Amino acid sequence: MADRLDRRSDRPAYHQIADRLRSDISEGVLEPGSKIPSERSLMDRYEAARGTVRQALAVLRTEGLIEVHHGKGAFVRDRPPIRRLAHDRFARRHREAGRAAFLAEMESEDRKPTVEVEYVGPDTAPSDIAKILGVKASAKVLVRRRRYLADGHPVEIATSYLPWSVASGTPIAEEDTGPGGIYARLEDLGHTLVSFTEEVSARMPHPQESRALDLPAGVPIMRVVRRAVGEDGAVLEVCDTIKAADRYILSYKLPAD
Amino acid sequence: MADRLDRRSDRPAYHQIADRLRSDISEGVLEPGSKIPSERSLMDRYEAARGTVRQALAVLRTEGLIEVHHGKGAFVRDRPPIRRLAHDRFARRHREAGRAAFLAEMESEDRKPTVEVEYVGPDTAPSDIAKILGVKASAKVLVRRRRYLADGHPVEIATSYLPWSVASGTPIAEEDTGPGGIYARLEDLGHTLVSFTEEVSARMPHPQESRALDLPAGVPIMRVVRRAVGEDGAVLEVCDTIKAADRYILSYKLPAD
DNA sequence: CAGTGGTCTAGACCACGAC
DNA sequence: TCGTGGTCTAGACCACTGT
Repeated sequence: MADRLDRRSDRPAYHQIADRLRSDISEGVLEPGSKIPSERSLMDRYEAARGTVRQALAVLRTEGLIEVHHGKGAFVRDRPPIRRLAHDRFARRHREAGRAAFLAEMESEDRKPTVEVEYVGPDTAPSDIAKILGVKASAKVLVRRRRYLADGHPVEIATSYLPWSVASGTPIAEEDTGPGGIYARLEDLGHTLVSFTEEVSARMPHPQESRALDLPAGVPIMRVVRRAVGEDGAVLEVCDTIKAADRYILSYKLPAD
Repeated sequence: MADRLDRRSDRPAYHQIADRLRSDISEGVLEPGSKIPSERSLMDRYEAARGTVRQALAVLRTEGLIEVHHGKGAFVRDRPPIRRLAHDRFARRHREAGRAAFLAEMESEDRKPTVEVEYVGPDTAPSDIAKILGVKASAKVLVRRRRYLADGHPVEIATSYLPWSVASGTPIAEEDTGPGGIYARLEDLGHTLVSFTEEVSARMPHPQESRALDLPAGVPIMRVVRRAVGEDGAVLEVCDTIKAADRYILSYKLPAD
């Protein structure tokens, strides 16, 4: 092997190695799922120390291009098929058909949905959420924490917050809220849902989120904070969701006037 | 300094160091903008080799918690004030007031907007975009590439694609499209805009995007692909935008029925 | 077992920024 | 100049995966 680097270049050796591997990936020389040469063989090929080779691989990891498995090797990441959320996923007709948004989505994608309910009960809301709900930061609210999985793999964690006065003693405070989910129950209780607002942001996951979603390095998360608004403008629920960004495309429709 | 690590722990030394710094940051012991101890002093404090300390700092960098400047040191990242995009930012009334969406946003945020037009002219569209536009992948389309800056700092790069038949010979093919932007011009030309659809995803930036947006390590991008839909359902424009994720919260309103 | 990546060390020289 | 981070080397031992 004599794939020499330009050692006089301003571009560091590790970047040059990363560049070559990256272009091999983007040009399909290294196909998705295929194994990247081992660190030792890259050391030989580029006449570099192991630290330098590992630095190059670290670049590709944080870019989300490769996935490394201890004892096996490094592999070109195989982007999974992406799912789309229709902008009408909270339309009343879906609730009337008895399908909560997530289950309806998964069904249309032919995937096996799992919902793990982690906690349902009283708690306080983070201050920013409390503000949106229109309650004091110290106020008791109903909290519903859950984790959603597709085909057994976690894709989203979600926490809902509802005013205690709204949810207490209702099916919403039960583990299983029944067909159509909590939005269907809110309407059963006489709260007409007028609209939803979603705020979308993205960032790198916190370590805890990374664990809960089983995220490989280099995959950011999308945070969606949704508020469900009733007839008088009151916020009936705030739902704070963290989604694995490599699993989701969010779709929205905006009016022109 | 005798802040010893637990060397017998399963948790690697570099993770333990990262953990301590991270909790110092989240608990406010290290405030936003403040300097983190130098690598050499961390070596002394934790009795570790420099490589180990640098590994710890690399973790915090990819998490987006710190920003490192050569010759100066590492600093706790100071999250800039975030901007909100109202869900009605493409409403006709804004165009009629002569304000393109970005300029209106910046004005309401009291920031100085800059638009760099990088290319306006004929080109072909990427195959996925061509499909949305309803043209052949080899078809000539009008491409408008530009970069948006807030207070002199880049926040977004955007590329618009319009069918050549729609844009050719119109003000849309000029560098400066005039008040209200290309959507105002489309309506001038008799194309009524009925709605917009946006698809939002997030990922780590490509190296080229990282340069164009001057992104520090550990900041993902949000990709928004917008289509402008006319009266007959035809897609009049597709706009592919890459936003620095630490600068944006996107706000959307969804109907309940 | 051999081969893989994970972690750590001790040292070297370079490039940048502030004084 | 001096202190900072950036890069690189050569080697060591450990932990995981497969045969």
